[in-house]
Amino acid sequence: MEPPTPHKRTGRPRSAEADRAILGATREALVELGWGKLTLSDVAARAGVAKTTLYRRWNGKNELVVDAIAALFEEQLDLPDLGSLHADIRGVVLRFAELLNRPAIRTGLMAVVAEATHDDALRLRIREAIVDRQKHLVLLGRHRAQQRGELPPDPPAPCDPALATRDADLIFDVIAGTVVHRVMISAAPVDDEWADRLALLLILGLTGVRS
Amino acid sequence: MEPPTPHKRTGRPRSAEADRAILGATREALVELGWGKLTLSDVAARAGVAKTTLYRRWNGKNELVVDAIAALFEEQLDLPDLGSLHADIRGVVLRFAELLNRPAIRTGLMAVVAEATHDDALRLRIREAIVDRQKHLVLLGRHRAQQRGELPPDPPAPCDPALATRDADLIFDVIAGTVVHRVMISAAPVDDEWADRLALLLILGLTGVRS
Amino acid sequence: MEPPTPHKRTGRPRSAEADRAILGATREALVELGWGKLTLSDVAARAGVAKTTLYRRWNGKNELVVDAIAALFEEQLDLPDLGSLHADIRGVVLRFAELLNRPAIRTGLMAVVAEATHDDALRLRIREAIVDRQKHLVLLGRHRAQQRGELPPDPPAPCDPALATRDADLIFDVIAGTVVHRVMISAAPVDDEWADRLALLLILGLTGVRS
Amino acid sequence: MEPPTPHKRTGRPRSAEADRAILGATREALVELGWGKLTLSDVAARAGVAKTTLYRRWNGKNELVVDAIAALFEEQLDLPDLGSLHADIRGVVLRFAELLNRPAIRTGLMAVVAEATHDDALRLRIREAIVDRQKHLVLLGRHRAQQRGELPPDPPAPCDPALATRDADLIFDVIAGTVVHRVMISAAPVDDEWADRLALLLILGLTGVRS
DNA sequence: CCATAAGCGAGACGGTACGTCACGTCTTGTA
DNA sequence: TACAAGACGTGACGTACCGTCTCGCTTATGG
Repeated sequence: MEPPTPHKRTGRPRSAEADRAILGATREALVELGWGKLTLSDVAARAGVAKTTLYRRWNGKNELVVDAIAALFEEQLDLPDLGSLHADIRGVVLRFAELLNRPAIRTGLMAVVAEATHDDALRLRIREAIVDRQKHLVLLGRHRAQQRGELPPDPPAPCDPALATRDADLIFDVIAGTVVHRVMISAAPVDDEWADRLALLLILGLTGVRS
Repeated sequence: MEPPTPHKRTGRPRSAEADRAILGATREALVELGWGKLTLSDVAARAGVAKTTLYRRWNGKNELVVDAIAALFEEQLDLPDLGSLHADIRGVVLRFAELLNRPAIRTGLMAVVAEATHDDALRLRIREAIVDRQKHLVLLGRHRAQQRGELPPDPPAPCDPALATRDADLIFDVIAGTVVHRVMISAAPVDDEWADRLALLLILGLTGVRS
Repeated sequence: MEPPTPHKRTGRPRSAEADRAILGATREALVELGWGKLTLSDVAARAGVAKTTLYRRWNGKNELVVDAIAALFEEQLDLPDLGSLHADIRGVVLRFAELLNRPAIRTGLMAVVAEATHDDALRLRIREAIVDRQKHLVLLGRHRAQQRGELPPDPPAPCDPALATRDADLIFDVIAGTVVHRVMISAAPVDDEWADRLALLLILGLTGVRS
Repeated sequence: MEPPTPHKRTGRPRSAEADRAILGATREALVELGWGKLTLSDVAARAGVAKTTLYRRWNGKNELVVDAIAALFEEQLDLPDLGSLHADIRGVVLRFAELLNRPAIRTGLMAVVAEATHDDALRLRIREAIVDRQKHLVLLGRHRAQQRGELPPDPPAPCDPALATRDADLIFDVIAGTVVHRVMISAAPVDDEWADRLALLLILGLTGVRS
């Protein structure tokens, strides 16, 4: 994202240690205090770093927190083939819910999303750094299901290529949105039973015919 | 809503006018400034009210904004009978998306949800004041569909009554969560076409049989 | 001072009980909190009275406190004849110091004096209600001393009558001022020994010749 | 005055300029508004300084005003040798009265003294910052008078050293207390004639023998 | 004997200042 | 040049009292 530091070679180099400590301290503080109470002075103190060091690297709370949260999503969500479309959906639902239940992610993610409602650049950054990375899971799952014969193959060629991802987008919104709503708003557990029901609803929705 | 009112009938009563003015000013300020820049002093000034009056009624920004937004949802609850389950779902999806696209609601709602990730009392307040009030729409829609014969009647009696609302909860999470995700995260439009596809997926998911 | 209530005879009469309770509560609060922390709401609460009742009778903190303090000085200081000028001075010094060591008087008196530095009407009121009432003690003491032969008789007549009290004023300033300074500023005890020394200094100052 | 200074030498040092500006603004505001209307916000604005800077250095109105007034006394301590004990006393009395007639000092000093009646720390601060600094004038005057032969030399050695200052304390209480009482309470002028009479009384009191 | 008129308790109201907090910038000295 | 420390100007915070204003009730007289 950043041209790798267009940085003069003169003077004392920036401490790489500091970056790590700051991002870690930010996540820690975010979990304990939440976005609203999070203080850059406090982050600096936790990181054993001066406030100036912090402002030298980031322009403010927003940028710092987005970077701190993005790092949590670095680990790719690669789900194993569980043998059936139902099991694959169930798996991704449970995996995602588990992520959302980690306090750092829960708080940090919602905070930046909230901030993004009036900051388009931030929203773009979130989608690129966090959301879009998960979307391939939907495509992977569909591909596997088509190979297994659980879903019909894609329609031939003529279609709009944008239309090809149209369904994937809807499904992604449904899965991600539903899980987020369940966890964040309804504050209800995402257990095996619930994941089963959601998976069933989705598969029927995609493949069913009117009874 | 507050039936006990353990409030003596003594002293000068609180001005109902003030409540209206404050909530209105809050929404207005929320649109113009966004959550982060919203100031209780500013709200008070807009409402022509003293800051103290504001603190006498709410405990802070969070609660005030929740109530201000809740009032917006309250106005817009009822959906007319559109003649079919598909049309009803489509209608509620479009209606909900339209609400979420109002800047005041978009910003304010996400901000309080974000705060609620580490404040259970606030989450409860949000659910009571906003979310749960929408849930009856799901029940209403199901009832209508059953009357029309589009959905089977509820299973007899013996079932767990909690189980009776279990499905409604799932459907609510799916509709609300998907629309929110579409609008807030994917930042894609909720138009007639998309609403059609979501409604179709839901109806098939609820009534379909494996093809 | 007040034309005895130019008050219509209609309506419910004011509670005399309330007046007493308020003045008492004021003194009590003054001792505990001091002028700066004393609040009219608090006084009202202590007196078991509504704030409005209080404002109906006084125009503000100043007037209330002055009245409350003035009441403390109602009791005339009448010192017995102790047999010698030295003993009389000693007696008045000790008596005055004892008054100043009562917390209510110490705090209240200084508070109104401080307020009076920029309120001439208040200063006048203080002098009339409090200070001038003590001044007769000086005249009394001088008269007794002259009778005993400890002091020469007043010069005949011709002198300016204002000049007659001139010395008394100085002596009063010396006694009162010195004791106040000792107690309030130096925060040192006024004991028999100190009172002796002050009395000696005064008597020498008034009667001595250069050694 | 603050010899230990347990203050690290690190960080940006406090602006000495600010101190001067604040104390000056305090005195200015004190004259214009009086103690009661004096606002720390206002002082900060006059000094061109942030409110926080002010609170970083003082704990409140009281301490600030004490220091502001103390600075006024500091400027004006030294009294020239006027050639005789009588003239020296007269000089110090007139000088002190002149100070007390400046509105800033008159109002501010009495206000903090009043507060000090229920705040021992404040009383101590007043004594250290203001009162004790004047006391050396008494010692200086006595020393000069002894050199001139107007007063007998100090008694040899054996006496209690505390006793050495005992007389000085009494004299100081008499001079300061009497002048304060004359100015503040009696509200009468301190002119040459009055100062003469007070000086005479004191000298006789110290040196006279019974006539 | 009840109507008029004030007093009274409670407490909400518009203000003003408070003292605190975090922000993001700056100025030191040291590495 | 980076860095730790910490003072700085700014501006919102939430609180506390001010003095005023409704309320509904009580207590006196006077028509």
